[in-house]
Parts: sequence; structure tokens; C-alpha cells
Amino acid sequence: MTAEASRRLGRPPTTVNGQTVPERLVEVALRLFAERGFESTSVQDIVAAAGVTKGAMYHYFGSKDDLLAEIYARVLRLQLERLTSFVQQDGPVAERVFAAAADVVVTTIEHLDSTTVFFRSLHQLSADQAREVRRERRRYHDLFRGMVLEGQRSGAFRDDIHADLVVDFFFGSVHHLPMWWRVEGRSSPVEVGHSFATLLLDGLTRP
Amino acid sequence: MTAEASRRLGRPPTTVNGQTVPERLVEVALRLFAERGFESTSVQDIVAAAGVTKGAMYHYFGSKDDLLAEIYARVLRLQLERLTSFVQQDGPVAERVFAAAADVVVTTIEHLDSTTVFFRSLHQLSADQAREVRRERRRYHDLFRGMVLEGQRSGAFRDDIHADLVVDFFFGSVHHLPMWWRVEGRSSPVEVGHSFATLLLDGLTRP
Amino acid sequence: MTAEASRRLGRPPTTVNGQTVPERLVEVALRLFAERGFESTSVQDIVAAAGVTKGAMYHYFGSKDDLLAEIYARVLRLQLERLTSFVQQDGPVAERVFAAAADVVVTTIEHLDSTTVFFRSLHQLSADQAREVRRERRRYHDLFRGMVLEGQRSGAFRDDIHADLVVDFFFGSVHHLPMWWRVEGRSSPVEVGHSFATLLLDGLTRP
Amino acid sequence: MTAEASRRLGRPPTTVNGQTVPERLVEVALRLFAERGFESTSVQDIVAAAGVTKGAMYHYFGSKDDLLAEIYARVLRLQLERLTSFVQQDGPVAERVFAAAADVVVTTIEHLDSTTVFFRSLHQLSADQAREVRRERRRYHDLFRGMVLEGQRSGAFRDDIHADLVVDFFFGSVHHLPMWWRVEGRSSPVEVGHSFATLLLDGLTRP
DNA sequence: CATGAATGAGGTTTCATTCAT
DNA sequence: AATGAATGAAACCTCATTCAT
Repeated sequence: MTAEASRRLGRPPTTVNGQTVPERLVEVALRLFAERGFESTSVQDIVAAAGVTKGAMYHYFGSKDDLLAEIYARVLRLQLERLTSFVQQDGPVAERVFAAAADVVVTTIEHLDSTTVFFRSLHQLSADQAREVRRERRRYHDLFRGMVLEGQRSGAFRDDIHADLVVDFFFGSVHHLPMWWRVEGRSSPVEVGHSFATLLLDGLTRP
Repeated sequence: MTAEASRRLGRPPTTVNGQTVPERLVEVALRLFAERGFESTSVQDIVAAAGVTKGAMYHYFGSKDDLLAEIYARVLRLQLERLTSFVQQDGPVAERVFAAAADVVVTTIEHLDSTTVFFRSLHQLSADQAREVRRERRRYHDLFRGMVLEGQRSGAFRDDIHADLVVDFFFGSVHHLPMWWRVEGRSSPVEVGHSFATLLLDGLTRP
Repeated sequence: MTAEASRRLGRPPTTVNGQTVPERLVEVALRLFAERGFESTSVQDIVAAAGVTKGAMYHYFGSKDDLLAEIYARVLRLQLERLTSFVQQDGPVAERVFAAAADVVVTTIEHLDSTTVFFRSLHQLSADQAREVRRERRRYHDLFRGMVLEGQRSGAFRDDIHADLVVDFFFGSVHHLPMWWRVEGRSSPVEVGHSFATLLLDGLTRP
Repeated sequence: MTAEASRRLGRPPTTVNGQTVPERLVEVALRLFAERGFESTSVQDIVAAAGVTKGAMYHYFGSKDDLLAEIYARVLRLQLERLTSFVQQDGPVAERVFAAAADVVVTTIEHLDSTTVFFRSLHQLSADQAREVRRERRRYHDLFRGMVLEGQRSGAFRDDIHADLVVDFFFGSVHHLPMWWRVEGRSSPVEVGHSFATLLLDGLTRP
């Protein structure tokens, strides 16, 4: 038992393989939602796969929807963090856009399940939750669009196509990755990232 | 009475506004599946919206899944027909790719509901149905890829990016349209088609 | 076309393999009821197996129950006819009982499906139909019991066991035949009939 | 509180008149299946008669079929236990057979509903369940046949009739009891048992 | 004589959630 | 912190029957 753990009061949380029960539940739910869809996955399926009982799940999460909301929160947080780090870098805008574009492809492939669930299950969220997700998603979109706009103003990028359209064009490609990318397939994540970023940049660069 | 008509027996099918019951059912189901998702739409919802009874639905469709399968069959048929017509045209390959790309965007926007359901509900199909859909989808992919390959061999297109990746890149953008395109939005279907086709072609053209 | 048929007016009944439609329906229904049970056989199953439509069935039979009632009527008629012929014969009572007992075994094996349905589906009949069946069944029982009583009075049979019990004892054995007798099994119908009749008679004869 | 009790967790099972919910369900289902047949008894009928909800039933039994399977398991266990005790006794084989035969009649009358359901609803079981039932039933048959064979070898019983036929002959009579035996009828269970055993033994004894 | 369409009631089962401990 | 029992609403589907032709 670590010093930190012993400082806490009461029964320490149950852990399996270093994961707490709620962590396991989210991870298992993510996998099952990606495999079968949210509605086709029962709470019973989730708790059985996580090796706990329903009572335990309802102890940590108010509802099945809350599990989904937590999945959304995690993926949004992760994506925003990574993009922010690229936006804040120095260097020519074209290089920053290229790096960010290539990175989001790689990161998406590393979290394929999250992306699958993200775009398939938006309609399962409550109105409030969906609004919140769209708000966060908008921040992400705007951050990327900011770089595109910067490139257009500086003359590096063509400006005959609206920046919003450019962002939707590229992120469509990214969000579609779970539909076709396979571990056993031809292209590695890095190769796909490089190709997609190249296609974007060359399409975007003033001819 | 024609010979064909005289061969028909039994109570004649009910029609509403010139639509037969199975036609109405598919149309209504498509709308509801797009709005709420397949699993969140009950058979009761569908038949109520179509103004028929459950028995009538099960007279024509073996299951709720069959309704979904019929929706898939229709959209696959439509897409394949349109693409085929572009592939068979004459003229420079770049122009054909541009025209096909712009057209698929416009067509997709005109059938947004179908696309929404298509990419969100694949996992609801039975194994057999899913295999059949993937087979048809593959034919579509190969048709488009054929044009890309032709351009690469003729020297019109860059060949440092695999043709498959190019197709997945572009159709990701297309399939993502239902996530953001709105009637009341800034860009008309034709404008989006032109912009997307331009981004694709300029990214694809040998620099 | 036979002379008899041509004498009838109107369209002659459809026949398949020399069977009329209602005959086919009863035969098919009997087979399916024996295989799967009455409730697990749908009207659709029956008409499909008979190669006609539901309308045709409801043209000849008022309901699914009527089909069952017809099956009961046929088997009752057959059984009663055969037993009557044995009862009316001459000769020692023991020989008549032996012959009747052996015959009912053989006849039952030749109509195993009927017996299966008979004793499994009595509770599916309407109150009226069930009463009627029991009445006919009672006539059959009484006919056989009459021979037993005759033997008891003449001193040929033991009289320390009530004749009713003797009848129920033996016909239990008979009605149970569908539970175990198989074409591919060890004993032929005639052998079983001989053995069962022997066991009955030797048990019945005054020791 | 005992160690065993302290291991139990969760809400304690509801009991009515000392019966747990699953016990009540099996008892009620047995009665209804015997009265109306398996297919004509709805799950709603069962839970209403047992005073619980459908959810409670599906908490304990995976399906309506499982209820039936449980009924079969109970009656098979009971029959096998009783027969085993007779087989293991000492004394002349004829006396053991007589005692076992008379007892199975009495026991069957005491559990008429079970026997009714047993022989009427075999075809409702799944292939697996039916195979298991036939296996157990076979053990029972073989146990009884063993005594008959012993009698034939020792010269106590006739050996011109195959032991299997003897068993099927007698148990047909037994299984048919629910078709005619009534509480208000002429013969008590013990009388029927005595008569049936007598008929069997006298038929079986070497003349 | 026979058809195929359509009904509507009822069937079994699933499932997210709450409860008492 | 966690259990297993129990709920109740709603899901998909079946089916005997009737209808209009």
C-alpha cells in the first residue's frame, strides 16, 4: 500500500489490475458500445464483462446514459488537449496544420472505439448532454479553423473555399477512419496520417 | 382489364397518396431511424407514423431488421447507378473524377437521412445482411478507385498516395455531411460539392 | 373423369394425387400436430405444407379447432368400427378379447400420429367437442368392458378386479405406444400385439 | 447469525407461506400446465396466479421452457428415488416387482399433474432438454427392466416376452392414469395399485 | 372456389432501474 | 461499497381470423 493510499480514510476502492471499478466500467462500456452499439448493449452485459454487479455500477453512475456521457467527456478532453498543444507551437502555419492533421489521424486510430461511439451515439445523449458535447466540439472545430484562417490571411492557403468547409472536409475523413482502418490492413497509423495531411495541405495550398 | 391485372387476385393493396403500404413504411422508417436511431425507434412508432397496423408491416417485412435492410438496398442501388454513369463518360480523367465527386456530394445532401442511417446502423444488420452491404459498398469503392488509378497511371494524379487511401479520404468527407450540413446553413449543396471536389482534385493533382 | 364425377354440377373439387383439398388439409394437419403439437403448428404451416392458401382452408373449415375436431372424429370412427367387428364375432370370449386386444395394438401402430394427437390435445377442444369425444370414447370403453364382463360372469376371467380397471389398464398400454414404438425398433406391430394380448389374457385368466 | 447466513447478501428473497418465489412459480406452473396445457398457459397467467411479476419470474427462470424443464427434473428425480429404494430391497423378485409396481401407481396418482404434463409436453422441450429427459427416463426403464430380467432368468417369470415389452406394457398403464383416475371415482390409489400390480404379476408369472 | 391484404389481440422476453439489506 | 431480488413498462413478433375482390 502506498503512502498516499494509506493517508485516505475508509475502505480503499477495489482495484483490478490497477484499475478502479468505475474505470473498468467505462473501459468495458466503451468497448461494448463500439462493438454492438449503445442500445444493443445491456447494463447486464457491461457489469458482467467488468466482473461486478449492477448495484456497483449504479453506485458510481446514475444511469446507463451517464456511462456514455463519461465516454464523451474523456474523448473530448483528450482531443482538445492534443490539438491545443499543436496550435500553440511556433513555426509556419502550414507546418502546424500539417502536424496537427497528421496527429489527429494517429490519435484517432489509437482510440478507434471512442470515435466509433462518438459519431454513432450522439442521438442517445439527453438534450443537455448533446448540447454540451456540441459546444466542446465547436471549440475544437474553431481551434482548427483558426489555423486555416491564419493560413488564408497570410496567403499560404487558398481563400476561395470557406475555412469551415475545409475543417468539415478534413474531419469527415478523420471520423470515418473506424469504418475502414484495420490493424491487419495495409497502412500504419503514421502512414495514413502523413497521407491524409498531405492531401489536405496540397489541396489547401494556393496552386 | 389487362392480362396482367386479371392475374392479380385477392384484396387490392391499400394506397395512400399513390404510395403502397410497403413504400410508406420504408419512407417513414427511414425518417424515424435518421431522427432517433434504429434502436430508439419502435415498430409501434413506425406503423403509427405510417398509419397502418403492426400486422400490415409484418405482412410485408419479416422483421424490423428487414426494413433496415431494404433502406440499405435502396441507397446502395441509387449510389451505384449514379457513379456508374459518371465512370462511363468520356473526357479527361480529372474532369470525370471532379464531376463524380461533386455529384456524390449533392446526391448525398439530397438523401441526408439515408446516409445518416447508413453509417450509423451498419452494426444492426445481421451478419448476412452486413456482408452483402459491404460487398456492394466495395463495388462502389472499386469503381471510384478505378478512376483514381487511371489518373495515377496516366500521370494526371500523384502516385505517392495509395488509391485506396484517396478514396477513403474523400468518402469520409462525404459520409460526414449529415453531421454538419443544414438546409438553413451557409453553403448550398452545389457549392459544397464544388468545394469538396476542388479540394480533392487539387490535393490529388501532381504538384 | 368418372361417370360419377360428371354427374355432379359445378366445378369439380381440386384434387392432388387423388385427394381433395380438405382431405389433404386434414392429413397434413394430423402429421404436423403429431410432430410439433397443436399450438405450435400455425395455420400458415398447415396451408403451406398442403400447398394451398389460408382462404382455401377457411373455405372448408371454420377454424383451426375444426381441423382438430375432424381428426378426432376420424380416429374415433375407425376405432369403433374395428372393435365392433370383433365384439360381434362368435367363439369363446377369451379368444375374442385376445383378437380384439391384438388388433387394437396393430391398428394403433398403423395410425400412431392419430393416437399421439388424440391423447395430447384433448384439452384444446372446446367444451362441446370434448364432451362429444368423451361420449364416443365411453362407447368404445363400454364395448370392450362388455367382453370382459362376459368373461368374468362365465368364469373364464378372474372377477376380483373391476372390469373398468382392466380396460383402463390395457388401453393405457395401447395409448402409450406412440411414446416408444419405432419403425426401426425391435418388435413388429403384430409381435407387439401378440405380446400385449398375451400379457392381458394371462393376467386376466383365473389362476 | 451463522457463517452461512452472513455470506448471503442483497435483499432477502420474498416468501409466501414459507415458499420462495421460484418454488411457488414451479408449483403454480405445474397446476396450470396440467389444466390447460403448456402452450395455452401464458406467462402472464402463471405470474398472476403466483402473485408475482413477470420480471420476478425471468429473474429465476430463463424462459417459460425452463419452468417446464424444472418440472421434468423434479418428477424424474422423485420417480427414480422411489424405484431405486424398491430395487435395493431383499426378498423374492416377484415380491419386489409387485411392490414397486403398486408403489409407482400410488405415487403417480399422488402426482397426477406431473404425469399429465410429463407425457403431454415432451415435444415442447428443446432438443437438449428432451435428450436429457429421455436419458433419465431410460435409466428408470432399465432399473425396472433389470428386475423383470432377474425374474425371467430365475425362472419366476415367463421369458417368451421381451423384458422391454413388459416394461412398456406396464408403464403405459401407469402413465395413462391421469386420463381417467378421479378423486371422486370408485377406486382408491392403493386399490388401483394393487389391481394393476396383480394384473402385471399374474400375466408375467410362468403359467 | 380461392386469393392476398389487413387486422388486433395477445404472446414471450428484455431491460433500466429501484429496493431492502 | 456492494449485493441479489423484484419491478413494470415496453419491446418485437405471431397468429387466427376477416375482408374485399
